[in-house]
Amino acid sequence: MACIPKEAVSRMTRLIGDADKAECKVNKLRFITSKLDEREIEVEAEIFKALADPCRLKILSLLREGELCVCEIMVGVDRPQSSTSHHLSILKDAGLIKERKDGRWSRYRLSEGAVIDMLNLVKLMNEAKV
Amino acid sequence: MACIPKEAVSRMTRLIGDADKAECKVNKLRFITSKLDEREIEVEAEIFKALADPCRLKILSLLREGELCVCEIMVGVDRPQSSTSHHLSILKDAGLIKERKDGRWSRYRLSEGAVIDMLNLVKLMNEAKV
DNA sequence: CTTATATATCGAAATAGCTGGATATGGATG
DNA sequence: CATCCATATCCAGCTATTTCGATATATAAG
Repeated sequence: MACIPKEAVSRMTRLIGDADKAECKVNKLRFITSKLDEREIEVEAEIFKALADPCRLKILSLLREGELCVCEIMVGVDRPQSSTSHHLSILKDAGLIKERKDGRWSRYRLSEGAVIDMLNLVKLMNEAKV
Repeated sequence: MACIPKEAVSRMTRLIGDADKAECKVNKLRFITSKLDEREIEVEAEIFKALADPCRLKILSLLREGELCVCEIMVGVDRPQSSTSHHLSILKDAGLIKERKDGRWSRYRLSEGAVIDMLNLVKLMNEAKV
């Protein structure tokens, strides 16, 4: 979609030597990213952003044990109510947890999808890192 | 580790009715999070943080095709050199990619671990969300 | 209708993260 | 040693996020 900037090609030419190959290479690199759905990447980044906070990871660990209401979660993570509620809404917006209204309580649980797989995977990655 | 705050117990008591059960519940919630290794959670959050940026997700997509040097990557994601380099160092610190010095070039590739699994998983979650 | 309680939202301060130009580093070459 | 070039680091401006007290909403109960 976007035009190939001349500067990138000339830079690549200096790098490779052959001008035709350079343009081909630049085209190939641009092609890979141009195929990516901008919106999709945005949403994926949002999911990772929701996971990228220690307090929210603790909340997810708590919810692995079962459905909990906000007042239970705030005790578990030892944060004030407003803060807890805020984190929960981020997790919910990202689709990681589900809410169920029950009288004056809001009960939260993990979404059915791959949330747990995700948490297990990152634990593996962490171990592999050390 | 941390003492159980009386306020949490009395709050829970009002919620449940039975003071003993309430204290038991609070203890259980605190126990779950107290078992969690603070350092480990920190590192896991760091891994997710590294994944939580559209530009970095694009870089990882590029690297799925094979090893690339910085100047190729900056063409692929269409960002200035300093910005590209910065993102690469975040990905490297999180253990998601590996660097190989080759003369005056730095060549980057995906780490052997579960990086690709992670990217596939989040794609699944994204689809499930819609 | 009033009160009490659980949760959400607001607001403002503090912090963290992204961006891109400028500069530094370090290998390659003459 | 001087120069060139790829990359890393620095810096300053900007935006996004976190935090938590205060307030609003909503439901249950009297």
